[in-house]
Amino acid sequence: MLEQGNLQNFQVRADSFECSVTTDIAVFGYVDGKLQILLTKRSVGNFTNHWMLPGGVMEIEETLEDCANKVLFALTGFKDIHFEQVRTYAEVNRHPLKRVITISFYALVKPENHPLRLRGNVEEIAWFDMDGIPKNLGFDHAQIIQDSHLFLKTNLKDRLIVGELLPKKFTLSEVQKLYENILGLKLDKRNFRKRIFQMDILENTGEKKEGVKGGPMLYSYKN
Amino acid sequence: MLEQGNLQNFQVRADSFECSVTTDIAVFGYVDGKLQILLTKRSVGNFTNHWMLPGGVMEIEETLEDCANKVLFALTGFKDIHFEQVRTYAEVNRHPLKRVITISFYALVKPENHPLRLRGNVEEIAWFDMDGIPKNLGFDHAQIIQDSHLFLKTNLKDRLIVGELLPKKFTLSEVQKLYENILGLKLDKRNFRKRIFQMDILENTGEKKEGVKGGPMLYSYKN
DNA sequence: TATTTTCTGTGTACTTTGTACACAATTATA
DNA sequence: TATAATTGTGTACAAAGTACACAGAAAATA
Repeated sequence: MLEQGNLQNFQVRADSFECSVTTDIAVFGYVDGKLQILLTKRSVGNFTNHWMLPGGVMEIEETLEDCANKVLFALTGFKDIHFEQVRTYAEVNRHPLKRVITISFYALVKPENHPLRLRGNVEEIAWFDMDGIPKNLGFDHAQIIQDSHLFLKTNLKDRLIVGELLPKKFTLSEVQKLYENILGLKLDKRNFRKRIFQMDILENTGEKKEGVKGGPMLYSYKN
Repeated sequence: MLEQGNLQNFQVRADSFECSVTTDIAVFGYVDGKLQILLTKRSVGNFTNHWMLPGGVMEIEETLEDCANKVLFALTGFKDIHFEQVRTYAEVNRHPLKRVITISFYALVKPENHPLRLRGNVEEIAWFDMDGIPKNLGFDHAQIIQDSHLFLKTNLKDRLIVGELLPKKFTLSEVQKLYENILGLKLDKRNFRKRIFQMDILENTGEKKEGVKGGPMLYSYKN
């Protein structure tokens, strides 16, 4: 049985316990029929000699998404990527320096749109096939990758996840190609359109895309 | 383009920004064929005159699950409940006092096993039907409840989630009734069994449950 | 500017999955 | 021992998903 004094601890107070918050991002790419993940080696901080996910601390005025964007841009140069939250890791000793809790995100990108360059304190950066991930990842990143991968596969089954991979207006073939890239399989045009129209999330802009044979209609997301 | 100086900010340092961490728990029960949720009114802290989810701050030596257990026990007396993490809320101004991020969990309980009593600084505590939730909930708890409910329903579709609601050995009818209660609809016996056997997660113990007409077989989870 | 090439846009038969439905066998209870 | 309640099982039908081909439009080429 807890005392009233202890119960006060459950209220947020000016002096209540605090800890650092970080976001880690599992960026997946699809190349040559293989799902890949983006890892970095860093020149400063903990686990400098280990591959790990891009990640970093949230500042006081940032949302989680702001933080994920900032971190990913700083470490990789990737911009305007769509993230989805996966889960939160808060084991007591998961960070050697202090108590840190980490919210993980995943993102999907086309690697060919994002040439890798070394930036800031990144020592190495590379795509790894999912079945060829290095052994000694920093922190608990092996676990985070595994959870993110499972989450991605589960979500792709019944949701339309296109991230920021398409322009505002796009053709149905562009969406289909994106799907094919992510899923790693060829889809039937007529069935794909049937499915996507049933979802009722796209609207025909009435415009045609120029410079493409056949003169395909341009679509956008419904608001 | 970010400078090296800024990049240092992405590393966890002794002085890096910190904020308070709390857990909120959406405890679902089912009674009289209705899914319900447990809410409290508290006598101290913010939003004292509003119904809200049980929740409270994480301490430095606690995991998220420890915290959820502690909070739920202190506010309701519930013990040894199975939780699952739902998502993390970190909008900048979601708490009036300071920056707070909240990890939400959900749990399923049998209300008849947990009589409600007022404890600690809880002023009122009650079960609410999901279609009769009060309007002015504290903080962003209306959103958290909505997300948790969706999560619960989604998970139930393709996973067997029974929390601590069933004994180690149980009959198929007991599982079915539980499902019917959570989903709020009546299921067909033969179709339900077809589905659950396809999942291949239960095994027949070979024993029959006594005291029940028809002599139903007892099943357990496969290990 | 005529011809060829490439891409778009559309419907139908078939297969798989999901849903509706009834009765004999088992055990408790009267 | 008879009655009442509950278990355990299969099949016909409906819905959703999959396989498949060709005429028309615009660009590219001759």
